Amino acid sequence: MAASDILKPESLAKVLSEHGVRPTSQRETVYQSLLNKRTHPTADEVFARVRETAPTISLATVYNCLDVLVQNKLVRAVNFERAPTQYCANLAPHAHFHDEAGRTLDIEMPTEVIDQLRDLLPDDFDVKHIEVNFHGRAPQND
Amino acid sequence: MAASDILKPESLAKVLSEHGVRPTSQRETVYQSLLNKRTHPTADEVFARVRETAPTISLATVYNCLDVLVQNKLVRAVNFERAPTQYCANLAPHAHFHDEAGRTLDIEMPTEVIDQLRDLLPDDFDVKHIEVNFHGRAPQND
DNA sequence: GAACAGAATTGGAATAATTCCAATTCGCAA
DNA sequence: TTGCGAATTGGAATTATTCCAATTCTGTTC
Repeated sequence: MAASDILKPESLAKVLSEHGVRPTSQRETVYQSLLNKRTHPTADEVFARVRETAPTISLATVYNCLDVLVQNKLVRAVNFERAPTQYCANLAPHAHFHDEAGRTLDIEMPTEVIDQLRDLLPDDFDVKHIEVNFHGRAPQND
Repeated sequence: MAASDILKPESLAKVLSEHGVRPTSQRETVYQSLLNKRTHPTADEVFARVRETAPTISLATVYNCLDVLVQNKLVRAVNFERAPTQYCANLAPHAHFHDEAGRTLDIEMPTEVIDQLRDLLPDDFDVKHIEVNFHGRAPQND
């Protein structure tokens, strides 16, 4: 599946099951909301989005769903200093650029760069995840 | 000054002034506590440490001092997912490895690796800071 | 060295993000 | 279809951090 695909309901459920996530309507809605609009929303923002289609969903459930999606590697959690966690449905290896205006941008990261970072560590380190965050000022028209 | 130096009181005050930080006893104590013991304490842990020598210091002041030190680049703030901010007096460019047991280790990062990361971005991006975090399992005897 | 002004500190209250909990509801397998 | 474990819900609780108003300190000027 290409990262930018918007899934039909039935394939959405299928993707969830295939990743070991029991497909519930809440999980589908939360996941779909991340796929539809590729910004980097916080849990609160996801909550606001999904309320439109699922008005009875609770914030606790949004947190639960996001956790499950992250744990099953369908979604990435991104953390910047003193900011609430943001969520990202882009699964291709990438870094994040964090704008002073608050924007978050995906930055492609080729495999060889990732490998080089991995090589900074001794072999007996077992690396689960590498996180690269840039902070600064991005040009306006981007 | 080498990163591992433990400063005499008078040079400590001098380092602070030179960095534009008005040297107060609280700031000195907080900074010294980070220099003395090179773990990656949270604000609470720093609070606990400095209370031993400065029993009347308040948690708010510890936060203030840490902020001032970070803003004046004498200390780095490190953030991991869903964990309180940790503080680090190692100013050499380095990444962090975050153990599943909760340990945080400094990982040296050569300039050329940093440059390569910088090159992932278009030239018109103004990069203030690059953060590299590893997550995983580190060998026990380290 | 006293007086002043601005900066820093303090303790407690307030906020923001996230987690916890107990009760209900749901989804799947027998 | 019934039952069981998993998921959801709403609200309360927790945690980390910030805010605020009152006090104290620091450095400067006379």
